[in-house]
Parts: sequence; structure tokens; C-alpha cells
Amino acid sequence: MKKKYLDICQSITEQIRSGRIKPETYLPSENEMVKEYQASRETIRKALNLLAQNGYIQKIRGKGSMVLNTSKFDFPVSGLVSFKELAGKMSEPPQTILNGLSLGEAGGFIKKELQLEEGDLVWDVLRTRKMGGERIILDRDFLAEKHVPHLTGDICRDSIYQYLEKELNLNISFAKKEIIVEEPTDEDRSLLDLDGFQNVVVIRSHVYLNDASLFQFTESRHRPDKFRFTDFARRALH
Amino acid sequence: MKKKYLDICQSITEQIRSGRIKPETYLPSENEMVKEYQASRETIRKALNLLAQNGYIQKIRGKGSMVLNTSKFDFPVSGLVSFKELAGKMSEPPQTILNGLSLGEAGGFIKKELQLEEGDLVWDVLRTRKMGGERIILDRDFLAEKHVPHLTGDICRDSIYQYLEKELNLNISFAKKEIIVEEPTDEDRSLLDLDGFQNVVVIRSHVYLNDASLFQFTESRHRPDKFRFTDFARRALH
DNA sequence: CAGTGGTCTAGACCACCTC
DNA sequence: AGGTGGTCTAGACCACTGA
Repeated sequence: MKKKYLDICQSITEQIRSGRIKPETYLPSENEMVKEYQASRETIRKALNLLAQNGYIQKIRGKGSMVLNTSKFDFPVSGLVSFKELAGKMSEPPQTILNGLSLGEAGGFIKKELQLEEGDLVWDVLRTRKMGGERIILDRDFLAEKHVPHLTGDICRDSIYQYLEKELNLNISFAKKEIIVEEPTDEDRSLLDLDGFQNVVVIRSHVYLNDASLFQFTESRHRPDKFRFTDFARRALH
Repeated sequence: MKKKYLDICQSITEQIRSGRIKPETYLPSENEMVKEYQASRETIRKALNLLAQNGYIQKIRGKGSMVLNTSKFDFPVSGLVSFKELAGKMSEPPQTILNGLSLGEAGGFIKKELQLEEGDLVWDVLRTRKMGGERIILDRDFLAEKHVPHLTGDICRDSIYQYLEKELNLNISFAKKEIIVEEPTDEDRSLLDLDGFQNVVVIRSHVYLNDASLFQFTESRHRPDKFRFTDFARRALH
């Protein structure tokens, strides 16, 4: 199934990212794009709305679609991105250390978080992320065994998300996240280079598949000086 | 200008929030809604897409639109919400203290952040937010005088956003934000009840109007134990 | 198979901006 | 007045689900 509006969106995204279309200038009008892309106006508008949602353009009535400046806006923890995808956009390559991988019956806490039944099994994955020689992030993932029957150390050291989407064809769809600041646990102190920091930033996520079933609960614990979260937000319509 | 898809969206939102439509159940099909709301299917779909973006429903092909559980998901720092709007959803009423309000020529730092010209004026607003008797948040707002010619202490103590949107009819459209953790400044220590915390959480925002012009730069500094950010994120299409 | 949501179209009317 | 984006429509075909 090829989606025309996605093609158009990617085409324009590419032109903006490469600098062929400059910030503060206007895109061709929707009617011009209708001819250029051989698509109906609604299809063009679908593509443009995607760009607007992601902060690439601002549509201004009576004038046109202005390209926004997206530089300095390059660390998309926002959205739903795995560490490997994120790392690909960083200057220096990070490193993943697998500290633990086990499959077992869900305990009380995690059984509740993943809404599991009595006797359901869960994977417990513990990984450290190293950047610039220092252990900066501690990730603990819980994955429901009924959705992910098989998991290996190699997959965890590479990218779990890649495996789930490419191999298992799971459709990761949305997540609810919360960011808070906590005191370091003993585990944080032993597995991270905390350098005397009194706090860690904790991101807790519940991740859902296309059919709205919950399959993953993650806790990502960051050294505060290396933590940065950026977001593009549109004001809700009223 | 009445927008049918917004009416439909609000109608369904209201039914979900009030509990008349329960989580884990399906909405009527799009074709049924076409009759119910006397609208075309594309208009219905526009409304449903808004609901999906905001985490109210999950659309599942071949099955329907499932209502998601939105409880425990109640602190929308995400999106673009002013403190007053946020406070309205909290149990206990918070309090705003105005620590400073001045209009002056833009200095080097803020001139750059707000992309101002030589001689442009900016408002500098400093406010403390008190919750449960403790001073928890320190907000510093810079607003370009060319967009906001007039500002008073009463407006700052109430809600700047309300004034901008209701009185000045400014259309606040989008913001770029960043969240990081810093050491407290002397100002933080004197104006907040830091209780010995070694860090503050800082949210920096650049806020833009409908015509893509930058009009506000804000720094919001939070005591870490009272900070919480929640987010609903959909995975980017590929 | 019928029903669901996903994509696409061609055309209409409106509100806004600019000249 | 002419061009821009914003809303809405009626209809078509497709892909997926479940009985």
C-alpha cells in the first residue's frame, strides 16, 4: 500500500532538512502542489498537516505555508524514539551494556503496570547506556511474553525496537510517558557514573501496539547533567 | 465561523471525560456517525483524528475506534497550557506572587532569544507560584513590546495568556520547549523554598503566534520533587 | 461475506491577505 | 479582485477484521 500523502510529506521534509528550501520562505501554494505532485488538494493538505504537526512549517491563512527554522531543535526525545534511533543522530557513537536479561513470572508491581493475568510471563531487560566513556543512562524494560515470545542478548545489545518492528512485525503505536526527578537507588549508584549527583531524571513509559494492547513498561534513568528533553507543541484548538 | 469537526470532537470528548462512553469500548462506526451528526465521512474522520492525536481513542482498522483509558493521565504540562489553565485542574488552588514587572530595552541575551532589533523593548515579568504554602515554581517571562504594548501587575497576577488571547486577540500557535536540570541560582534560592534540593528543573520555551512570529521567551524553574511532566506520543509514521 | 477504517478525488464555498 | 489556506461534501476504491 503506497501512501501518496506520505511520499509528498517525505519529499518536502527532505527538501527542508537538506536546506534546499530555506526557513522563513514559503512553500509553493497548495494549488501549485496539486499540479506538481499530481494529487488532489486534500491529499496535499494531508501532507502539509503532517509537516505542521512536526514543526516543519506554519500554515498562514491568506499567505501560504512558511518553513520554520528547525535547527537547534535536534534532540527528539519527544515522540516515540528508541535509543538506537536517537543515537544515530548524535555526533559520537554511544555504547549499550547489557546488565541483565531474564524471563519470569510477573511480580506484583509489574503485573499491575502491564495489566497481566496470573501466571503471565515477562521479560526483564536491564541495560546501561554509555556516552563519552561514562555510564549515563540506565534502562529497565519489561516486555509481556505473550507479545514477545523470544528475546536474546544480541537483540538487546542492538535494538529491541528494530527487532520487534522488522522481525516480529509488531506495530508500535503510542506511549504514555511521565518525567520526574528522583533520588538515586542503590542500583543507580552501582551501575551509573553518578559523580556525586543527588538526583536522577526518570522517564516512565507505557507503550502500546496498534490494537491498543499494552506490551511494554520502561523506566529510563538519566544522570541529570546529561538529560535534555525537547518538544514541539501546538496550542490546543478551542 | 463554526467548525463542524470541532463540535463533533468536543461532543465525543465530553462523552468520554464524563464517563458516558467507557474505556475499552468502541465508538459508533464512522458511517453511523455520518447519520448521527449529519456530516460527511471526511468531517467525522477529521474529528476522530483529533481525538486520536490527543490520546482519547485508538483507531483500529477493520474493528473500530476504541476509547482509551485516560485516567492517571491528568497532568497535561504537555501541549501548550498556561499556569492558570493548569491550576484549574488541580485539587488545591495555587497562588501567584508577582516579584517584578518592568519594561526596558532588550539586553544582549534576551535580544538574541527573541530575535529583536536594536532599541526594541521587552517586558520582563518575574512570578513565583505557591502550592500548599510553599514557593515551588519561579517563572520568568520576556514578552516583546511590539506584540504586547501594555501590561499591568493585575494581569500578571491573574493570567497573561488569558489577557493576550481574550483582550489582545493574539493567536498563540506553537512553542518549542526544552527541559533540563540545572543548579539553583541565587535568585532560585531566595525566591523558592528549595529545602536543600541541589537541583531545579528548568523549562525554556519559545512561543510563537499564528503568523510564525516569536513573541515570548519563558524560563520556568521548578523544585524537583514537585515537578512532573506527562506526555502522550504517537510513533512517527515511516 | 459484510462491516470497519484508510486513502484519494473533484468540486464547492468561505475567510483572510495583498494589491 | 485574485490568490491563499480552511472547511465540507459525496463518492470511489482499498485493506483489514470477524463471523
